[in-house]
Amino acid sequence: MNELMKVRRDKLAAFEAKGVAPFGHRFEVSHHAKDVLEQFGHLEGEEESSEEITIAGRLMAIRGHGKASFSVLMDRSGRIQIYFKLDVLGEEKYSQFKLLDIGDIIGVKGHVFRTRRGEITVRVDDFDMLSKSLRPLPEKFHGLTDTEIRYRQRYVDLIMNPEVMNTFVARTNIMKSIREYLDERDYIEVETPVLGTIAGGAAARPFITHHNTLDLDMYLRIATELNLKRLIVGGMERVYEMGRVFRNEGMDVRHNPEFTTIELYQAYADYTDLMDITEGLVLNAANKVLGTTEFDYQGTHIDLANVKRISMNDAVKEATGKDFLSCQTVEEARAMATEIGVPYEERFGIGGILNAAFEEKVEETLIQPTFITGHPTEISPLAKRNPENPMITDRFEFFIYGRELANGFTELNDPIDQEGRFLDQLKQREAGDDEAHEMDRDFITALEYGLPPTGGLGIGIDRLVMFLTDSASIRDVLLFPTMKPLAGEGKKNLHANSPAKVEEKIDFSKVQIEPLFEECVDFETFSKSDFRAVKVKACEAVPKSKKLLKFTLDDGTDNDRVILSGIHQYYEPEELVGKTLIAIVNLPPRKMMGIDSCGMIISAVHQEDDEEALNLLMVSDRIPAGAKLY
RNA sequence: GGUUCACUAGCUCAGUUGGCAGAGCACCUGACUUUUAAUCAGGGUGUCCCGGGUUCAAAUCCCGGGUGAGCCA
Repeated sequence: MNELMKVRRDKLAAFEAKGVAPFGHRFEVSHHAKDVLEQFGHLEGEEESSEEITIAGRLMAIRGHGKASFSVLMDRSGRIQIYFKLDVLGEEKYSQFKLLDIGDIIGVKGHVFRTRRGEITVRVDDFDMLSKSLRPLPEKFHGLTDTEIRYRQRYVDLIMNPEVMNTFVARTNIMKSIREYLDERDYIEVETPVLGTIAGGAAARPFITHHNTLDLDMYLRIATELNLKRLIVGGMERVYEMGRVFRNEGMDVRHNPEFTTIELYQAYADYTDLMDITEGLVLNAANKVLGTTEFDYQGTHIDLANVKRISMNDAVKEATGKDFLSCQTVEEARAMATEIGVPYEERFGIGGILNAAFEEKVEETLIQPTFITGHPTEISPLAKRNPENPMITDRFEFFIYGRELANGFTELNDPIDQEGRFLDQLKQREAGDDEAHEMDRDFITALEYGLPPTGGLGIGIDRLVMFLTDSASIRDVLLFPTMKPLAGEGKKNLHANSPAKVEEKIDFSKVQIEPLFEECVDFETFSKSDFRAVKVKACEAVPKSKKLLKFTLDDGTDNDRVILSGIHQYYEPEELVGKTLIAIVNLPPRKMMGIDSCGMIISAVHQEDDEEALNLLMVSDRIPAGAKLY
């Protein structure tokens, strides 16, 4: 703790010594700072509001003048000057004011007036201590600029940088405008699972997590697409979900591991309808938060009211003179790509090469809002083929500033075609594309029940917010962007801490114990038994036996030891492989089901609810095979 | 993953050729009853990101690591 924090704790103690709670309670707020400025802007000269108002907020500046002082109070709406005066407050209250620090949160009761310098000000008649701030805020003039602290301690960023607050309020308003737009059009907002066993609906690597009770690896969703289409099958007709998706990929100014998308699906519509909706949603959002459809993004003027539409092939043709869709063979397309210097991979077909040419030569030139249509089927496994040309799909992507903002298409509703597309994706996966779609059998089943002709659309909310708030980085539109843990914290092995590993509570209350043996055994007899640690090399159920398991054990010698044990009702053979057990190894061989059993594996047996319960003695895997027990 | 840059007081930043760790704001003491980046006088509060190395001597040079930002893939 540094000097500044010590001083603040001393002041906290001083409040307590005066009988004032440094962390206060409920406070009735009649005005926000902005309300005061608006409502009392007419005050002139010696005039003072007749009304006594209350405001609450954080002290952002204190300008002491001895027996009278100015301060600045900040609340959600902005800042307002407040005036503490000894004559008004009295000795005791003014001495309390002297204990206030920048950053403290107080509630103020007072009258409004205009100072000689012309600033609307609240004269403090009384104030309540609401929260003592124990840490110094950043400097008033430069504020907080360190990007790392801004992201890690967003609360400080929000206190110090009003434009950050504005950005996040804009984000909320954008999302609200989208909901309003869709709700007005009879869409149903739904929620679908984040956790699942198939990560489908997009080309991306998923995050893997684990369900302990089910002992099941699960994925965090990479898209909401397939579940939403299931709901269209179910008859919802118009659905959308605005929510978080997770992609286990690189991070940069445009990508965060978790981000927000909206996907929407409309039965009996096609991709052209969804293009109109895309345009409508974006225009509506811009109008709501900017009041206009024109804005500057990072110094470039963007006009949303003027949207271009062009097919991918035409766009590539315009840029390079090459007509990839005229190609009859992959070789032709490869030659074209080579000619214009577009790299491609071996596994690409004509469509893949066209897409590569688009990404290489066209994408970043699409500064003004542009719909690209007619994506190759090869790269569009969930989109319906174009009726005239099966090589391409009825799909669009919406670009602004060279960046993909939205993606939509007429949904593929032919289950047989869909299954073939999934199989193609599996081939891509085997050919090394670990982002290729997984087969989702149940989705095929759903399509087999019948998906109406449907148009679907996805929009990257974070990117839209970036555009409309002129934010250079996605981290500037995420309240808490993903950050690496600082040295010393985090970076723990989460699996080691997972609840499954936490000690299981076991109920021993019903255990019945067999009476102890009365008769003693002498040490000599005892020491004749050779107990050893053994490792289970293999374990299988003995054929035709309900009870017996056959263990192949490493007892530390070169020879495998085989022991049969009647414990199948307690253990499945596969769960025992690799375990370290205890066995007596100097018993004479005994034939069981025609197999020699050489020794006995030691179990712990007790009665519980008059049932016999059994636990194999399993010991630490650190104990080597053959270790002798004394 | 590669590469460049940054990391010094609570914040924003200086720190020369390797030679006692600096400024402004904030903070502390005092003055001041309409100031507003208040002013005036006095006071420096530090794991120079971490760990090694070179050196009589390292914030500074070398090596390794951390976090962040940017560029490339």
